[in-house]
Amino acid sequence: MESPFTLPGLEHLTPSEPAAPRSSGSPAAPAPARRGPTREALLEGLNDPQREAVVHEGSPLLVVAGAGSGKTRVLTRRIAWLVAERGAHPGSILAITFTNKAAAEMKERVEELVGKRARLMWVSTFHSSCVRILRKEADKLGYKSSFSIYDSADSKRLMGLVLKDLELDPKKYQPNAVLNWISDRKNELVDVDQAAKDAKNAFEEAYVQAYRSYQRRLAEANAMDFDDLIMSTVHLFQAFPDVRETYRRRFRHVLVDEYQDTNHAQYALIHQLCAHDPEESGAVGSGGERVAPAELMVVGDADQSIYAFRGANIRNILDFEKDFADATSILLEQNYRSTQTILATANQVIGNNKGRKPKRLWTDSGDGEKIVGWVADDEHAEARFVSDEIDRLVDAGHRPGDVAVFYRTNAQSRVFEEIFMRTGQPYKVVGGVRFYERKEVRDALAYLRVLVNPADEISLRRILNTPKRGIGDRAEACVAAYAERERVTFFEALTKAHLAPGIATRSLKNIQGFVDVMTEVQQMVEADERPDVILESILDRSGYLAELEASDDPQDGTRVENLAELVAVAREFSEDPQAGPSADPADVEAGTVAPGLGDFLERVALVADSDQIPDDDGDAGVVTLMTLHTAKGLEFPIVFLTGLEDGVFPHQRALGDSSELEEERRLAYVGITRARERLYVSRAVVRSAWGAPSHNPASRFIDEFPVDLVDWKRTADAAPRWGRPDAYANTSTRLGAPTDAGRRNFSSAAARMDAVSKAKSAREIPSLSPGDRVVHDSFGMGTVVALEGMAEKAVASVDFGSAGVKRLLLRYAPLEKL
DNA sequence: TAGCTTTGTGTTTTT
DNA sequence: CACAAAGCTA
Repeated sequence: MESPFTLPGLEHLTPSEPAAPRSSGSPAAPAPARRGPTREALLEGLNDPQREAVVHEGSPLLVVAGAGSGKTRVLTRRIAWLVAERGAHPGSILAITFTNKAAAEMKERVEELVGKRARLMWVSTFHSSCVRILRKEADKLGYKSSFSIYDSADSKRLMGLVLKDLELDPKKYQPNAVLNWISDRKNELVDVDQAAKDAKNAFEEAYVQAYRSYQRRLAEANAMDFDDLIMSTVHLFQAFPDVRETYRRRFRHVLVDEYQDTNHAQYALIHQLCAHDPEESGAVGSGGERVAPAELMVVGDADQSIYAFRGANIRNILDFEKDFADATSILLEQNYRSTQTILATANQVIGNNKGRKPKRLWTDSGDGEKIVGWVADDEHAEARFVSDEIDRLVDAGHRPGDVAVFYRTNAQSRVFEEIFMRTGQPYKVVGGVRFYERKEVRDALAYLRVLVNPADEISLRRILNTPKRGIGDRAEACVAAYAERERVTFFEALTKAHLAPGIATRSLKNIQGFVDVMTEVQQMVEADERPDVILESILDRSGYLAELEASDDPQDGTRVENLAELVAVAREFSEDPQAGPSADPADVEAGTVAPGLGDFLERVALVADSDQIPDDDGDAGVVTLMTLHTAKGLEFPIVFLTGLEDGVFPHQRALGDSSELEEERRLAYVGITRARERLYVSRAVVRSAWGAPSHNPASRFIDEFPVDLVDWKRTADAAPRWGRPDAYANTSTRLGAPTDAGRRNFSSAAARMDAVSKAKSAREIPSLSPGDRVVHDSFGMGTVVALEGMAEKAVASVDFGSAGVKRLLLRYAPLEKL
C-alpha cells in the first residue's frame, strides 16, 4: 500500500534519505544504527492507547484526546512512524492543524525524529493547504494564481462598496451582519445560486443580492476571502474530479488535529480526500483505476470545541464513526499535565454539559495544591491581587514566565497591563491589537498587494490617496464610474484616466504620477526582486515614508518604526529559503519556486499571529496575558482565571442560550486544564465597562467547582461596607442620585458625570516638559515627547511604550507627573 | 480637496 | 471611552 507510485510533483525526489543526526538534547532515544529512529524509540514512553493510535493501520481512526493527554506526541510519533516504519513518502503526508504555530511545532518535532526529509510533508492549517492547492489550480476557477487573500477588514470595505451600489439602507444592512451571514453560507458550502433558492423573504433576498455582488467583485479583484479558500477548494474538487483524484492519489495519509473545531466545509474537504468514492462502489470500472482512499486519523476533544460561533460543528467529531466506514476510536484519558485537583475541577465543571460522551481525565501525579479563589471589589483590585500573588510566587522561586493570566475578552487585558506597567513586571499580551492590523502596516501591504495583483480594487483604493497626493473622492468616483462603464479593472481605468469624463486636470496629473510609480515598481516584481527590497522601494517612491517622516505628529514616529519592523520581517523572509507557506515544499526543494513577494503576502495574510508565539525558554521573566480562546493548546505551571462573573464569563450574549452557555463552559474547561500546578480563580464585584460600573454576580461556573477543592482567600463578605470611604460607595451614591432621571442611559450618564466631576475637582493642569515621566490611569507609565497649546488647551504627546504614543488634553487626561 | 467636527459604533472568541 | 467613518466648512 505504501509503494511509491508516482506522486504528482514528487517524481524527482528520492523516496528515502538518511535522517539528520538528532541534537544531543533531544528527549528521544539515542541514535539508532539504521536510518531513522527505531521502533522502540518511536513508541518509547507512550501508554497503551497512545501506542495503539501510533501504529494503527487500515481504517479511519478517531483519537479522542482529553486535555493534556499527549495528543501532539501521538500525532508526531505517528507521522514519524508512517515514514520510518511504514515507508510512507513524506510528500504523501498531509497534516492539518488549527494554528500556524501548532503546524510549525509539529513540523519541528517530526523533523527531530525523521530528519529533514520531513520538510516535504504538508503540515499546515486548512487555509494554508487550500491556498497551496488553489494557487496551482487557480486558472480552473477563473482566477489568477496571484490572487489576493482578503481579511475581514478588506471584506468589510468591499461589502461597504457593494451595499452602497445596491442602495440598501445602511441601517438595516450593516456590512458585518451581511458578511457574517455570507460566512455562514460559505461554511455550509452554500453558493450564491443555492442561497437564492433558499431565500425565504425579501430580507434574505437582499442578502443574496449582496452575496452575489460581493462574490462578483471579489472575482473581478482576483481575490478570495478566508471562507472562499475552503469553499473554493471543495468546489474545485467537485467540479474537476481529475484534480481531486490527483490529490487523493498524492495524499496517502491525512491527519487532522483539533477535529472538533472543523466546520462543514472543512469536513467536506477531508471527506473528499479520505472517504471511499461514492461513485466507485456504484458503477465499477467507469472511472478506470481508482485509488484507495487515504488513511485518515483525526484527533480532537468535543469538550474543547469553542469555535461554534465561527461555524465549527461538534457534530463532525461526534458522528465520525458514522461518516467514515469502519472507523475505529481510541480514547486518551490519562493526563500528563495537571494535578488531580485541577482535573477533578475540570471534570466536574464540564460534567454539567448535556449529551456529551463520558470522559474523565485522571493522573497518577498526585493532588497538588488547592485552587485559590479571590473575590475582589473591582477589576483594579482583581488585577492587584494577581500582581501581588505573582510577586509572592516569584519570591517563592517561581519564574514569571511560568505564569499566565486568562480572561474572556481582549478588553480585559487593560487593567492587568496597567498594574504590571506600574510594578515594572514585564508582561506580554498575546493576541489583541495585532501588528498586521495597524494602519501603516496595512497600507504598506496594500501597496504590495496591488503590485502583485493590480486587479485588487480594495487595496488599490486604499492607497490611491495615501499619502495625500491630491486624488480626492471626486476623482476616484469618476474613475470608478469609467471602470464600470468600460468593464475594465479599476487600475486599468486609472491608466486611462484621461478618457474618463469629469476629472480635473490637476487630479489627472496626480493620478498619472501614481500610476507611473506603481508600474515602475511592478517591474521589480516581475524581475523577482526580493520582497524586502520591493517594500523599501515602494515605501520610498510612493512618498509614504516621506509623509510620515515630515509629520510632526509623534504617533507617526512609531509608525515609521513599525514599517521598519515590517521591512525587517520581509528581509528575514527573503533570506529564508524554507519560507513560503504557499509553495509546495516539493517544488521549493526542486528549485522551481523561489519565495517571492506573493509568498510573503501570503505568509502575512495567513500567519498573522507570528508575533504571538510564546517561546518556552526565551521569556522566563515575562508573564503571559491572553484570552481563553488563545490559550487553547497551551499550558502553564500557574494559571490565573479571571473575571469569573456572569455577564463576563460566561459572556453576556451566552446567558440566555443553553447551547452557547455550554460553549462557554467548554471554554472554562479549556482554561482550567491549561494549568499544570496551580490554578487561581478570581472575580470582581464591580466592573466598569465603557466607563460605566456594573455589578456582576458570581459566574455560575464557580458554583460548579468542587467546594472542597477551592480555598477562598477572600469572599464577597469582605466587600467594603464600612471602613474607608472608597470608590464604590461614591459610585453608588452618584448612581442613586435622581438628578439625571430623565436621561436615557442611566448608568452611562452617571459615568459621564463621574468623569466630569473628577476632571473638575481633582485635576490641576500639571506643568510638564518633554522627557518627564508620567502615569496615566489606563495607559500606565509613559514619557512626554512633545507639548503643544497653552493653559486650558495644552496637549501632551506621551509615549506609553506598548500602548503607543497618545495625544492627551491635559485638562482632562488622568495624567500624573512622577 | 483637506482638515476639522460630529456622529456612531463597539467588546466575544480567529483563520 | 476610544476609534472610525461620515459630514461640514474653508
